[in-house]
Amino acid sequence: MLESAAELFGSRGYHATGLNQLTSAGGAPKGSLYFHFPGGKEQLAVEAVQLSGERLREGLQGILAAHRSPGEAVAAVAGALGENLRGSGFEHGCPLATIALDAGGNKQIRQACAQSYAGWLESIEGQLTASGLPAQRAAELATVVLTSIEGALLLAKTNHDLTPLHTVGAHLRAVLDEETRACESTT
Amino acid sequence: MLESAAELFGSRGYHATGLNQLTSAGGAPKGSLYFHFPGGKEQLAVEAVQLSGERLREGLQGILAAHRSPGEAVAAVAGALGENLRGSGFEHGCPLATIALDAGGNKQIRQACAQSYAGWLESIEGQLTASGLPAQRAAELATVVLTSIEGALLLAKTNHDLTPLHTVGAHLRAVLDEETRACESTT
Amino acid sequence: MLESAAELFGSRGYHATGLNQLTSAGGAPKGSLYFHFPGGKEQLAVEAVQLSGERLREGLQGILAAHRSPGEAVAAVAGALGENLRGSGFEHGCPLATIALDAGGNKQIRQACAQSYAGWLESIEGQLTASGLPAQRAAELATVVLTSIEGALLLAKTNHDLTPLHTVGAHLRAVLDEETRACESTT
Amino acid sequence: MLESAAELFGSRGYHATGLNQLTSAGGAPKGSLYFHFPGGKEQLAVEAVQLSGERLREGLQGILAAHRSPGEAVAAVAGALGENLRGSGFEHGCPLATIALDAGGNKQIRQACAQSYAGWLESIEGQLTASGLPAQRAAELATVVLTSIEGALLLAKTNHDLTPLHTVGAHLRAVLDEETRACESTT
DNA sequence: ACATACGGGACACCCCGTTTAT
DNA sequence: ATAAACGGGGTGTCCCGTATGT
Repeated sequence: MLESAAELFGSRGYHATGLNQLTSAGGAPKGSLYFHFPGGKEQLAVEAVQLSGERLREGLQGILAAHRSPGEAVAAVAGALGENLRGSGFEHGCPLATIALDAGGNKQIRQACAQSYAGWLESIEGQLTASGLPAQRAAELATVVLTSIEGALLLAKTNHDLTPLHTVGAHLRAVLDEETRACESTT
Repeated sequence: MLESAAELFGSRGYHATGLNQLTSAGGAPKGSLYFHFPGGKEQLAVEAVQLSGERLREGLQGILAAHRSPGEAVAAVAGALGENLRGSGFEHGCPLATIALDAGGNKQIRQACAQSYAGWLESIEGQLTASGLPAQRAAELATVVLTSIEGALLLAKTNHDLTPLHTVGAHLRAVLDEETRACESTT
Repeated sequence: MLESAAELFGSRGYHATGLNQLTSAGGAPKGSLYFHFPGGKEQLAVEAVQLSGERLREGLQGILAAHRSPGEAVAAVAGALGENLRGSGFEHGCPLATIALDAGGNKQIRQACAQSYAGWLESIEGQLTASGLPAQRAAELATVVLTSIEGALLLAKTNHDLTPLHTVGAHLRAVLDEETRACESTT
Repeated sequence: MLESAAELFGSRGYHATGLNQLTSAGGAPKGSLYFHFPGGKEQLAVEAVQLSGERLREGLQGILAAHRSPGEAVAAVAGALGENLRGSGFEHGCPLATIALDAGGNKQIRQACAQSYAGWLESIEGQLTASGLPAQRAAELATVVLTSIEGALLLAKTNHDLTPLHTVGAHLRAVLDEETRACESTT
């Protein structure tokens, strides 16, 4: 249930997704929705956001752990997101961005999104500090990494073209590699 | 009419904005909406996107032209967008992003967004080539600039905190300044 | 539309009457209900109450004017209400009572009912003062007349039996006749 | 459970009271409601009506027994009902009237109401015959007493004003006192 | 006796687009 | 060009009753 909700909310947005779609896609009967989610659509969205956030964070950790240098890892992340985007017919971009924007007026949902974003930043930041970068610099670069990938997903989805993701992936790899190399040499 | 439509669509999204809000906010009577916009809500959204795109491009050009180095210019852009965001109670982020995501299933609207994004990229690219960067490198960096600022707007709006914009602005300034300096020295 | 709404609300009550019944009974399309009644069900109920109130007041005035003595007139009113009740299969009692009770938590509706009741009292009071009763006594007796008829309608509807109405009618005739006769003799 | 059901049904009505309210107010879990009341909401309403009917009849008997003359007793009843009404914020009028009207279409419920009303009439009638009135006259006056008090409760609740109850109470006292006095003298 | 979960249907409300007469 | 009215369908919400497992 939450799975399909997360997918529908993530690709179409909060307001464009009706409860009918959610229940019929989730196989759940409409009547018992308000038993499991007394808060209604809002609660469903909050939990879907949390689920998506954790899912993606796990995926992120997996890719980051599988590569030696942060640069390579981040480029791999961009690549994977691109594959996911293309594989879904350019529907599955960032699972949070659409909700964060079109339901940002709702505090509960907005904060759930913010929390998930914070988790992702933490993961990236951890990888960068593990590579020897000082804490503050790692935080800055993590922000740069996340924002540019988010923006690249937005552009790629809008253009139906993965180029922005590749460009950003390559750029981030170069920046991170240079930065970590410089850091290692000063150690 | 289009003005208020552009604002409402931009801040709330396509599906979250009803025709009643649009007509009451625009002052125009509902009866005449379908006289001026026979295509209905969709056409209204397309034209609103085009308007927002041109508006922002003009603003962009103005700021870019007002600064010597691309680095300074881009940082100023980030700053201005941040002020606009905070000044509106964190409602006015990128005027296209929300529509592009939540109405991306509609081809007309999606292409209008893509076109506007392309125009912004062109403006940034022009500034970079004017600073002496080779065409391909300018295109890449323009993509990096646009995507990271878009992502920073998304994060800042979601977090109700301008930090991501400032971090990205500072980073972009450093990257662009270095790149243009290196380029000048090789000339 | 309002006509059938007044009838349905009056016989079934506010909460037991759905908008579907109202629209299908009224022949009005569902979509345009909120054009004519932007306030929704509440506004519909308020206006239905007002309509019922005026209707019944007119009927009341007609019967009162058609009889010489207040006693006869009031008994005729009770009789007419009884005929109306039986003729509708014991559905049409007081058109206000059900709404006043089951929607009394809503201030708008409650006040509309109160206003209609006040109008009826005024009519009865007018007839009594015209028969020579002093103002205060007329007001008291009008209250007694209205309350006992309302209670008789309630009992008659509940019992599916007109006896209470007849009993109350006869009693009121006796009381009023005596009172007006006594009053005339002192003049 | 039945207690709170009787209170909720009595003040809001049958259709305006949901099972959720009933179970949460009654402290009983929803699962066990249909164990104790297999007939569902309808059975609950019937039993609540019976409970309310008996409760009020006992109160009635108590007040009637505590006064010498029927006139005083009835006025005291009106006064007590008025206090109860005001003390509850004009919510607790006649505990049966709302149900009798808005659920009058349901035979079971309607008959339960009719039976309770009959019980009240019997009590009043008993007091009047005990005061020496002939049976038929006692029955008529009991009807007048009950109907006018019911109507007064309706008006008082609707107007948020106890005046109708006081007026009716005073009137009934005068009528009954005169009637019983006349009756005694002929004995 | 209780509790969790199901399940279809109705609720009031509002959507977007169209049609009719100005 | 404006405005009032139409009209079907969809929204999220909650209803009442039932069926499972304890």
